[in-house]
Amino acid sequence: MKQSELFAKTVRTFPKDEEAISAKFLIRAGFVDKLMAGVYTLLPLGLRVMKKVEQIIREEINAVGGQEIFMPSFQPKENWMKTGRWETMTDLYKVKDSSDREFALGPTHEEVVVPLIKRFASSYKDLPVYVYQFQNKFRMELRSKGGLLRGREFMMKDLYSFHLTEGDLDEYYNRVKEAYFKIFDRIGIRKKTYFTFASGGTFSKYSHEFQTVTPAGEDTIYVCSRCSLAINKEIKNELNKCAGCGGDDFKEEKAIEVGNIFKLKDKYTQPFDFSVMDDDGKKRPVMMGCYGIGLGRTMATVIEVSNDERGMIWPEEIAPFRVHIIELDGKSAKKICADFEKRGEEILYDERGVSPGEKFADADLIGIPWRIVVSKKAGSKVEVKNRAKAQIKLMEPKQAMKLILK
RNA sequence: CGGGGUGUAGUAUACCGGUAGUACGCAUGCUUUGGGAGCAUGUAGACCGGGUUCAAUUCCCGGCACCCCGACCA
Repeated sequence: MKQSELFAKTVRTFPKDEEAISAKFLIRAGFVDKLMAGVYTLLPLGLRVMKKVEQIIREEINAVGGQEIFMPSFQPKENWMKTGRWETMTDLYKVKDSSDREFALGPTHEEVVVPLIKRFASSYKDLPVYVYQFQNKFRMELRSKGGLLRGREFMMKDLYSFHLTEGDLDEYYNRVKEAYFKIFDRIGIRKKTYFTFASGGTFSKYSHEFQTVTPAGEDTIYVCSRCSLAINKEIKNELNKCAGCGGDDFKEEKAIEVGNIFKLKDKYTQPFDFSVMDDDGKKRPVMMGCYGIGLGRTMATVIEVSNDERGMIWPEEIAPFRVHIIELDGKSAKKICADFEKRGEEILYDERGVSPGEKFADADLIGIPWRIVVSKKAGSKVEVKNRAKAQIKLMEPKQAMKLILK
């Protein structure tokens, strides 16, 4: 991709209406555009990152048997009346049509997925079922903040599982937990992400959150020094000991909740009278779990934990491009770009007629992991630099390709 | 939802009760090219409604938007 043709440009100044470093860089670098508080357009660079995050999640959820579907955002009021959440969920967006009929804009999809699965599952033979989707959620946050960290419309992966027994739910729950760690590992935040015991809110007594430690976090967690699990504030007040190992020595940290998993059991299957016939001819209530990851929030979290004063530093798996090729002093880098593309690598090619300083500054801001500079000064060689490291290495183009493509 | 703050060009900002200035951007031309180049010319602005006043971008009231603290939060 030629950088001169890339839609959206970098800007020099930080936006005045953003506080979070992730939002500042995303806007300056032209990854996102703010439409209103908590609502953002994804521009080409931002969308590329989002799609890569999405694909990693898709692969790992598929690996635990998830089947991808796509449910509507626009939902009937009756379903929300059945679960009682039409009245109790304060951040539910309610919309009216011209004849005053009311609808919900989905903040989550239990009210859609439970009747859906019920239609197709009537016997124990039809369970378990695991379905998931990537979907924009709507939540009436009275105070959106932190850019993509807390939006009113945001992309989420939500997985729902349905089981005959609680034991089966427990087992699957653990498989999803492991899948989540693989996801956060590939996205590059595993080391700073803690499995955290939390209260279940309106869902269940307890739930588990995946909390990534960063000063930008809104949540406070307590990391157990003995077992490296964590508990959140409510659990600390309640138990004052580690819910994993019983230890009582904690380190307090600020963290962002990038994912969460719940054992809903029959909380939402029961209102829809969703039960199945077991092999003994008796009806059993269906056990349910739900599992979420906020994609925009995860993307912003990566920046919060990986940046410097010049800009973002993307991990290779989710960088908008892995390679940024910059040509200087009128020496064309077309050949090396073509060589990379032949090998299936997408590159961002900076062939703009602007000063070297501007190119370097933009490259640092955008944060693509590998930078190759083609110039007269380097002669037949090229300069290779990794965004996260300081040193620049001079090498033959072939060596550079070997190093980067691995 | 409670409390506070701010609304001036595409962006960041300045001044002002009497027709708005700077920087960056953008456009054009020339010169430049290893860490956001230089010169010249040009482009573009007071959130909305009401009030006070001879006169309001400026003061007052209301609305709206955005930001911050708290509450809330799958």
